[in-house]
Formats: sequence, structure tokens, C-alpha cells
Amino acid sequence: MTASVPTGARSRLSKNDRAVLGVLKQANAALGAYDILDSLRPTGMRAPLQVYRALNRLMALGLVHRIESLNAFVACAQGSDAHHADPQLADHCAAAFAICNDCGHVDEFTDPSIDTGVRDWADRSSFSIGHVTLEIRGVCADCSGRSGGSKRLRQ
Amino acid sequence: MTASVPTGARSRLSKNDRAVLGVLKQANAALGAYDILDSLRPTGMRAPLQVYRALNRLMALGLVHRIESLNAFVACAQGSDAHHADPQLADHCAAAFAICNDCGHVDEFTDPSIDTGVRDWADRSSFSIGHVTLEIRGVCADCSGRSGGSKRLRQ
DNA sequence: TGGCGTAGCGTTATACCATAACATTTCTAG
DNA sequence: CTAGAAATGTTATGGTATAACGCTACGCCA
Repeated sequence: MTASVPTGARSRLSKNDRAVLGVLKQANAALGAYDILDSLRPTGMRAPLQVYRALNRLMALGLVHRIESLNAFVACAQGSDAHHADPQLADHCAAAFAICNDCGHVDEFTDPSIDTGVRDWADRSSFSIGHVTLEIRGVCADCSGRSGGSKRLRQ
Repeated sequence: MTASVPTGARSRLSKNDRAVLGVLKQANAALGAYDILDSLRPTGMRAPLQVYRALNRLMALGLVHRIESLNAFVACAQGSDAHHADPQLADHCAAAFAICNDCGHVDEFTDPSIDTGVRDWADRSSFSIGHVTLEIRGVCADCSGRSGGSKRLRQ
């Protein structure tokens, strides 16, 4: 089945993984698992579980992030560059997200001063950090000027 | 029906609001909407919607926070003191949460340096902040020493 | 005091999000 | 070539949240 990488290890991404990641990259927005499923039905994807399994693997690799406040998923903005070549580094992709309530655009970013603030708080509180979720809902610069976007997310 | 406040305005919290808030305060933990419903069934609460409506009102008042990463709700740690006497202030309760994966305890806190970091990023990016979700998953100080808690949340 | 408007209530039905359990297939290492 | 591990495919089910409807309770004000 056209194995893409004939190395010793199994191709790092499975067929379904590549399909799901492809949809998320093209979407350029946060998609629900069932949106992804619908996108892939024409290509043979049938059940939610196939999508969720792929998403879980992709998240473990840091190639996809879950947006908790939307119950949705986005492709990591850092792409599949060297940062992700080493699966060990996956967790270190501690990104934050700014989500526009008007147009639905999701902007992934990292901010050293926020990171420092969080780590300092954790140190002072003897809290051992596993994963940090930071999601800012609001209106993006593009939409601030206009009357309003088309998507209108739940606030 | 023992209206608590005979002022001109309708009692600020409805019957269901008070019931739901009471359960959350006693629980001292994050509860799902259906957990709350089960707690209140003996007193006549029947349907999820009654709980969700109360939760929405309580969140609008800042008396309850939603924990996105748990799909659950907690009573605001600041209690119902002067801070909440003025509904206008509700939104300003921009709390962060540290959630222990072992014991399930939810610690609500605010941190000026994190707040500053977030506001600075938003200013630089011309992003107009509506609501900030900051949830830190990990292991709390109490559980770090022990072998492990009993609740074991999904990571 | 009586009726109007608003907010809350209660119910049914339904949509959306996520996983359990099992049999089967595919890939890779030895 | 074959055993083991990982991924797949399918059915069923559980958990979370809201739509749409009619009704009720209360405060306001004429």
C-alpha cells in the first residue's frame, strides 16, 4: 500500500493519521471530530472512532492540538518541521490559542512571559505541571474593524 | 415561597440557581452537569436543561466557573462576597485553575504576572479579549509526596 | 387591582462529543 | 515465514448540551 517510508520503524503516521492531519491543515481552522469525519467519508472513513484514534496519535506527537473551549482540533501551527521530528519533544509544544468569536480563526502562539508566569506560580505552589491549556476568546484584529464575521461562535 | 429578598428587583438568584450553587459549594470539587442533576433529583429537579440554565445564569454572575478541560463546573472560590454584589464585575473574575490529575482537586487562583502577560500579548496583537481560559493540569503539592490519589482523572 | 411583559420553569426530543468492546487486517522484526 | 504489535473497521453505547414548545410566577404600572 505504497508505504511512504521504508525505514526500520513503521511509517510514523498511519493512513488515517495522514488523512486527518491533511484535513486539519487545509481547514486552517478548528474542526470538530465529526466535521473531520464528514470530510473524509468520501474517501472511506466511516466511524467516529477512526477519527478519534488518529487525533489521539497526532496529539501525542504534538502535530495536532485540542481546543478545549470548542471541543475541536487544529493542526499545530509549527508544521511538521524539525520540532516534531523527535516525538520526545511533543509535550514541549505548550502553545496558547487566541480564538476569534466572529470569524472563528484560531491563532496559535507562545509567549515567554506568560510561560514564565505560569511556571513561577507552579513553583511557588509546588504544583507539578503536566499540561497547560490557555485559550483566549475574543475578537481578532481583522474583525475589530469590520461589522462582524460570518461564523459567530458561541461566546 | 419564602422569597429571600423582598426588594423591588426579583430575587437575584432563582430557586434552581440556589439549588445548583448549593450543590457546587458543598461538593468542593468540579461536578458535571449530570452529577448536579443527580444530586438534585430528590428535591424535584428532573431535566438537564434546568441545571444548564441555572449554570449559565450563575456563570454570567461569576458565581460559577466552567472547567473546559473537564466539562465540569465549580463554585467560584471567592464566594459570594462583595466582589459579586455587583453583577457588572462578574467578567472581571478572570480566574485560573490548577487541576490535580491524582486527587481531582481544583485550585482557583489569580496571578497578576500571568494576567499582565496575557493582556500585553493581546495589546501587541490587537486582539480584544473576551474571556480567558487558563487550566493547568498536573499533580498538586499534596499528591506529590504520596504514591497517588484515588480519583485518577484522564490526563 | 388588574392586566401586561419578562424571566423562569418543566417537558420532550434531539444533536453533538467521545469511548467500550470485539473481530479482523496490516505491518515489521526476528 | 511467522509471531507479535499496531492499526483498522464495526456496532453499540455513554456523556454532554441545546432546540422548541407551552406554561407559570412575579414585578411593574396604569
